[in-house]
Amino acid sequence: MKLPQSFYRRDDVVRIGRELLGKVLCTRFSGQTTAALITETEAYAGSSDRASHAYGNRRTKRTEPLFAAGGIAYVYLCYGIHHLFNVVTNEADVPHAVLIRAAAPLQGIDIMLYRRSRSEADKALLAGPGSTAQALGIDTVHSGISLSGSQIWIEDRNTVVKPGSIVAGPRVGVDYAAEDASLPYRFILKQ
DNA sequence: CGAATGATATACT
DNA sequence: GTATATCATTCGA
Repeated sequence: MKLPQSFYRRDDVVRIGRELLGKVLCTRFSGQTTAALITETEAYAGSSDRASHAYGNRRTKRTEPLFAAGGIAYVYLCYGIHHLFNVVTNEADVPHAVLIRAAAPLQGIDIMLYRRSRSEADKALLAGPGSTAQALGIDTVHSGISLSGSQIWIEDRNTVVKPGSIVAGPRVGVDYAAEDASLPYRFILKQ
């Protein structure tokens, strides 16, 4: 079943990040459907988080979706090459989000292989946030769209996530964020 | 290990 | 309006 808006609009972005592990991220563009099991996430706690684009409630045209009510996508281009997909959480004017860092292919694998220009479904297919977004066909044009619509959504397929299979750790790639970089806001699903 | 690559924010004229 | 620094990364040596 598709996750309801109430899932995203809760006040605890770290908890939502943890609970997204084992959920299924689905996209459907131009009649092509792909789905992947979320295996790694990171929470970005908005105004109090130096690593967030919205640190100190910095509101710009790019970060605008972060300030909308939860349950929409926030996509942005990093390093000029990679699209990063985030799930916006919490109520309006609270810029919390969860970055999807990695996933495991479930459906539409041939489509993902084509998008990633790869011939085999190896580990690199959905390893890392840029690769994950590319495999699912997510682009900056999808920033701000609803996760309750028919293009991008997240399903709960009742995948069993054992309590011991979730590992929390410091985030990566955000060293510039000083002490906030070491917060345990990263969650990994052990395989 | 290091280059690639472009939108975005910020600081200028 | 134009310029420049910066980046929530990846891939190929």
